[in-house]
Amino acid sequence: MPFPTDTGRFVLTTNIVVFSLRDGRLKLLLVRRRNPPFQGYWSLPGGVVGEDEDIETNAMRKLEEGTGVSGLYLEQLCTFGAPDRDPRERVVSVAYYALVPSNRLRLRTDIDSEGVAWFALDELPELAFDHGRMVEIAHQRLASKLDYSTIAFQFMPERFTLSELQNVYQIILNCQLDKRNFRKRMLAMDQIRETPEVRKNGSHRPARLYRVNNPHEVQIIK
Amino acid sequence: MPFPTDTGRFVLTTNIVVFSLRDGRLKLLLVRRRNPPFQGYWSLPGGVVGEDEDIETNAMRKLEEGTGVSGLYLEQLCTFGAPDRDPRERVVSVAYYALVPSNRLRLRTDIDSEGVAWFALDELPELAFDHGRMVEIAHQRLASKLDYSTIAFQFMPERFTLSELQNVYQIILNCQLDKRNFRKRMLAMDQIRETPEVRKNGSHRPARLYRVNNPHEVQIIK
DNA sequence: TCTTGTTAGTGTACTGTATACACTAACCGG
DNA sequence: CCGGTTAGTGTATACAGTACACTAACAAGA
Repeated sequence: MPFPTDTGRFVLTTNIVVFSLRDGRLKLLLVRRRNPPFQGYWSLPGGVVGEDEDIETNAMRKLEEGTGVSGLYLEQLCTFGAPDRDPRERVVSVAYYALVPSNRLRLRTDIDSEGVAWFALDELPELAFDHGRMVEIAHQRLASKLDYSTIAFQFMPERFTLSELQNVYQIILNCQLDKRNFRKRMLAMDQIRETPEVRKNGSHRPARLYRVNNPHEVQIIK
Repeated sequence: MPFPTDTGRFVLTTNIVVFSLRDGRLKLLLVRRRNPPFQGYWSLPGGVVGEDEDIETNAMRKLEEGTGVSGLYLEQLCTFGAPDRDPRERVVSVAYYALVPSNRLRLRTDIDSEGVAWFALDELPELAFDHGRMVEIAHQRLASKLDYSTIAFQFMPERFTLSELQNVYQIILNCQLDKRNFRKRMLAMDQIRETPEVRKNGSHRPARLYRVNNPHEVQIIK
């Protein structure tokens, strides 16, 4: 029992907007294109979905290949399929976004020799295809999820200080937050717990370390 | 310059979760399948995306064919592409949801002769493919958008009473709301305006009619 | 050891938004 | 003109968000 139509079979790809915090800035993982179209342009990591491969599995695989890290937070964003988005042939791309905790970053420097690099979100080069639009949507989604979910914890290492956490919020939202109100809010969520440890980090008072209750779940709060 | 891979070209379809309010209930437009697989099952309207057709254009076209109405609110939900979701071959479906104002409904009765029907959301039959899951996600999205956007107005005719609007909220959220607080909230949004008209509707006090300021935009509030 | 510099950590008053709640107004029909 | 029915209104309270300034703990250097 074949499918009733014989037209309209398309190449399906994934693209992933990979966020991380480096050097106190929100950065994205980009890949330099080696071939046309858009040869030499930077683009989002991703790849062609295999014949028997689940779409999200493909995205997760490409994410792991790009970052060298597994178990990252990954969420579907939306699907782009304008007929002319790839000049070669019809290609439909399912966009995802992912978050990498800073302590799991592999590349020591922003740019490696293989044409993979981290770019600050506010200093992106012009991207291939419609990837610029994907980035916009991903950033919007990320910023609004800060407000009503525990997604920010996906950027944190196992133990972290409240100042570090506040920094994550400030960088993503691109604004300053009040320290006391921030701490009150975080503790009121009842999603992180004090540990007995502190971190000494220079010639000043050491900071209490906290950990996330459910590090692998992103919960909707409010 | 051909695409570098020659495997993995898939059929692309859209499916639309079409919501409307009929008989004081939240209902969905379903289509009975005439052919295998899932022959005789009810399923979401939708269709195969044509070679040169934009995905959203396809969804809009199928929506108009299904409802007989144009200019409806349509929003992409997410994309389903499990390798085995269609037993015939690999089919990837982009799910959308849409809202139909009650006054623009065409079918006079819930069921017509052509195998198209409106079903109450809480009395759905078992659906074909993964369409049941699409409905769940769509309903969740709709309910949460009530809170932070003006999406509810997409269900309203040009002129409506505040009681009618409150009913829409109550049906979708499946709970009772306080009349005074509801009216206060709606008016505070500054998205609807009083008209000079009232509607007499039985042997009781007539109700003031309101209209939406920007009927064709769904705005994010808060 | 004392002073200085730096980050960590804390509480309270105020403002605005969400909630709970009960009566009057207007119309129709009998 | 009385009864039934839906439309329409205000106030008091609780809660969450915001603004805001000082003390605590450590290290380094004098």
